[in-house]
This record gives sequence, C-alpha cells and structure tokens, in this order.
Amino acid sequence: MPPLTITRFAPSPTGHLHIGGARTALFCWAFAKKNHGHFLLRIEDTDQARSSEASARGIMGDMAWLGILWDEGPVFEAARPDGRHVKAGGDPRDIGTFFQAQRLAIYNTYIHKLIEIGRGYPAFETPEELDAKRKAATAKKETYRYDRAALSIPQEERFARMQQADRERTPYVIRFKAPDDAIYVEDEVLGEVKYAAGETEDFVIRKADGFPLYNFAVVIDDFTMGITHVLRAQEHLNNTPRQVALQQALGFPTPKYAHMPLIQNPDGSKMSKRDKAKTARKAVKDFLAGQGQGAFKALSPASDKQSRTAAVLDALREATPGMSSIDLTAFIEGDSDDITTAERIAQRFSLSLPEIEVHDFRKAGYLPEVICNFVALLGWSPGENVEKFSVDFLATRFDLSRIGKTNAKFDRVKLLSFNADAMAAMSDDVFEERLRHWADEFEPSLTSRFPADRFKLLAQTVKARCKVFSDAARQAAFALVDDDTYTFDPAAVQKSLFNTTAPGVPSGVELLQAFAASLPGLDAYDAQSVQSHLDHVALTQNVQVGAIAQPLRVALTGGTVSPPINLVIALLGPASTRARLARCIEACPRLRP
RNA sequence: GGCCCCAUCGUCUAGCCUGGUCUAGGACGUCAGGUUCUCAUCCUGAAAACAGGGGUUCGAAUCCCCUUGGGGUCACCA
Repeated sequence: MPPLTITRFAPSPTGHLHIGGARTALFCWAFAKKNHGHFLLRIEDTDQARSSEASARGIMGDMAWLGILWDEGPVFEAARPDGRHVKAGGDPRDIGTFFQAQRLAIYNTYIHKLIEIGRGYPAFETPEELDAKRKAATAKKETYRYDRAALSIPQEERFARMQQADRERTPYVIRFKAPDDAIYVEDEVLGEVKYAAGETEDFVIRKADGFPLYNFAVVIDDFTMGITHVLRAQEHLNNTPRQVALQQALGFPTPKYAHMPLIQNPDGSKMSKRDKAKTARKAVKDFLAGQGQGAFKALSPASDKQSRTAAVLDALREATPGMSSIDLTAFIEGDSDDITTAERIAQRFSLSLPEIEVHDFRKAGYLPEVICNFVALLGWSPGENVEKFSVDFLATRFDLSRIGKTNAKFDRVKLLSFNADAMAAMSDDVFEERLRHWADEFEPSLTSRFPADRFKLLAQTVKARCKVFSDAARQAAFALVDDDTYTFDPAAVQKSLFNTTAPGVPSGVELLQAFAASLPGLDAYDAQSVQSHLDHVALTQNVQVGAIAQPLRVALTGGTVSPPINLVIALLGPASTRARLARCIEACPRLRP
C-alpha cells in the first residue's frame, strides 16, 4: 500500500489569513482529498514577538469559513455561513502538538544530532556585527554570505565557548554547515532547479532565544509529521535548497515539492496589507491636493489648502482615538503603514480599501464558495473551458500537472462578477438566510431594523442588485432612515416632479397626488399586490407605469435610483409610504428650484 | 547587484509535454446595439494576444538558443 498522502498548510499566526494563503491551503486540501489522504494544519509560531493565539484562531476561523477543513491539527469548531456546524483538526497519528513553539525538545534533538555529525556549529557573532559585514559587502557590490568565521575557530575552543555560553546564558546561534556540492530541487511544477555549489550559505537554524528558524523547523516537522507533498507559493522556491540540504544531512526523505505561481496586485506588485495604508493615504493626500471626492468634500468644501488640511486633521484625530498628531502625520506622509489607522480612516470617510485578507472579503460580503472558486483559477485550471466549480469538484479533479507557472494578477472586477452570478443563482430563501448570517456579523443595523418577516422583504428587495452582501445596506439605505430625515435631490425633483408635459398628460406631482389618493385601495403591501395596484393607477391615469414610477421614487427615496418601485413601497409599508408621500407633496412647492 | 522562476487578448486562462486539426478557444472587462419604471441585470454582436530575434523542421504558439521584459529571493521573519 502506498503511504498515505499528507499535505500541510503552515501559516505563521502573525495576522489574518492572506488571500494567497487561502489558495495554498485550498490546493493542499484539494490535493489531499483527491488522493484520499490527510490535510494537516501546523501553526508556525516560533517568532515569539509576532505570533499570537488570537491570530491562530482567526486564521482557523477563516479557513473554516472557506470550507477548508483540516484532518489533522488543532481542534477547531465553527458555524459555517450555510448554517452547518463544522469540526476540524485532531491527532489521529499521534503527532503530539501542531504548534511549533511547543516542539522545542524535538528540534533540539536534531540540533544536537547535526552538531554531532559536524553539520551544525555554534556561531557567536552579534546581529550588529553581521549587519555591519552585510552592509560592507553591499557597499562593495558583493553578495554577502556568512564567512564561516565561527568554523575557523578550532573545534575544541568552539565547543568550550558554547558550553561556557550555555552556563553563563550568553546568546549564540547554531548554524548549519551547507554542503559543498550543488543542490538539485525536483519540483512537480517547475521541473529540476539547480543551485550551484557555494550558493547556499551556512544559515542559522537556531536563534539565540533557543527557538528554531523557519527552514530548520519546517524540515523537522515535515519529516516527523510524515508530510509527503509540499505545495506552497513560489516565493518559497529559494528556501527549498536549504531544506533539501538539511534533509540530506539528517537522512530524511525529501517530500515532493510543487511551487505555485504568485498572486499579485493588478499592477504586478506584491499583494500586501500595506496596500490598505497606501490607499487610505492616497485618498487623504488627493483631497489635500484639491482632488478629493465624496465624504472628504462634505467635510470641508473650502478651497484653500490650509482649511482643508485643518478639517481633515480634525476629523482624522476624532476617527483615530489615542493616536497622536505626530503618528497621524507620519501615517499620511508614509512613514507608517499602520493598518488599523488605515481602516479607521476608511470607515470615517467611507473609503473602500482593497481586500487583501480573507477577512476583508468576508466583511465585504463575498461568498466563501466563490472565493475558493476564483482563487483556484489563479494558477490552476481544469481546462475544457470550465471555470465555475465547487470545492467538491476540486477535491475530485485537482492535480499538480495543471498548475501554471506564471504569476497571476488578482482581478477584483472578475471576482465581483463571479460573486454576483452566484448570488443571482441562489433561491430567495437561501439568499435571505445567508444575508441574515452576514448582517448579524458585519451590519447589525440591517437585522435590528428589519426583524423576522420584514427581513424577508428586505432580502427580496435587494437580492437582484447585490453583488456582495454589503451592497444590501446601500440598496436598502432609503429604508434605513426615518421618514422625515431623507433629503430630496433638487435635480431629481425638477426632472421627475415638475417636468413639462404635453397637454392632457399629468405631471409628476399630479401623479403623486393621484397615487396617494388611491392608497386606501391597496390592502396588501407585498410585491405582487403593489405592482397590480401600480398598474391599475397607471391605467386610470392613462400613463405608462414608468411615468408614475419615477416621481414615486423621488418622493419615497429622495433620489432617482432605487430598487423597483413596487418593492420600495412594499418594504416601506403603509405607514411610511403614506408619510413620505405626504411629506413630499407638502414640500413640493418649496422644493421647486 | 548575485541567484532563481516566468513570458498567449487589458486581466484570468485553454492550447504547448506528444509540432500540422490554431484564419489561436472561453471567461471578466471594453465598445456597439436591444430589453427594462431608475439603477443593476439580461440578450445579441464587435474589437482585442502567441514579447523580439535567431535556429531545428516540409511545417513552430508549441522544440532549442539569445535578447528584452516581469517577478521572487538574498534576516538570529515566516
């Protein structure tokens, strides 16, 4: 029997799950499923300063949300958007722990082994010394590689110093003595990649704080966890020779490697959460330069730069509590890329920041199955002109041979189109349920304003126009304000209410009055009944329904854009519809420009 | 800069391995029409690519080389 296929996804818990990480996890999962193996989740938390348990939980939550569940790894339970309760993780093969920070004893065993066989050695340079050497090399336009200074110390003395350092608890690192020959990496996607002798330096495998470094910990864990296939992004390709060298020194088998193309921004740059800061900063700067839009304009219509700057700074200070003006200035000037600041600014000025992490897409109201589908297309294709598929399809069809080699740019417009299609294909009931689920988490105003039966109507009203769930709040904005607080758009009023009409054709205002007068005849406020009523009124007024819809739209929502007017009326219900009509008709003379 | 990877419409890609069936297919976007009470949909149609140069071959998007371009990576991060 062939060994069980084991793939792994090994994030470091230093933030949210990146969209690229989601693709890696998805492919690892799909490959394991396809081969009836196990997908394992390992938490690489050896960087004590940056790792956090909250991040680990967040990453697992995002994976569960996407439907990428691990067979082995930390135990995790969650509710999925479709209402299913799911469980992931476990330790069927008795691995012990999936958190690297808890595996130090294992790493140390192999560190000692490497030292014994002469492939590991202590080095005593300080980070500052190394940094200076590196800088000096760069200044001379030379490539810096560790000069093996510690190796030139006589062996006796070297170990004596190490023991002394252990006793006195002075810091030192352990380095791996790289092989003298070329290293060949056999990659399932890229083929054979050769790294010439001497290219690989004696890299550090254990830090002064006693924690292992990435390349070493990975090799030990991949071996002790029985990983058979390593699927990861191409940015790791240059780590592979180091890992292979380590495996060879330790006598470990080398797993199959498959390096996937990178996912990039539309401009070809790396997709990074710093892009959020860049976007927020650009919006602020544009405004200060006099090209601002939207929410900024409302803030300070003044044309001189000084008062604009003052207004923006005031608003920013207010939006970012606890932040000093200096920090704020640093952010705007680009000296700081603090994401929280960017998000606060975005919220205050209704900017939309680029989605980078899975959580961003979640919040924006994308469907997890669409994210999986779309992301799978970045670097993989089933061929035969198929591009819409489920994760179950992936689990039966995914294969390494169809992974591409070229980097892919992340096209949000296409993603949006995919999501809109998927939402349109949902039944009304499913859409309602999932919108409710999303709103509970990200837009509670929707569920609090529209309890139970009315929420159904809300979902019905916005469904056709929702590309993502967050569109729902925008689409239903007219119903989220009180009857006497929305404002009438003067241009719309002029155009729809006081349009000049041919003799004998009623004006917008007259149609409004006629409709208002007819309301007692409308007994049920559902889409169907309202539509029939509208048809009826149009008939008696001898106009097309369109002629009456637009004045109604202006009267009931204040503007010219809204869901179909019958749905607007149904959602508003009898009281609001009457109140709003009355308000508009009463205000009409004054509204006339 | 050293090392490594890559190269088909604006974008994601099919085709490449196993040269001819490719006047290069699909999708998103764009443009032009049409449907619709606004918007969004929806329908029909169109424009749009083998980076350049050398080979090999009867024949190259497909194989080889060079150039150019893009990307990754060079930590006591992962």
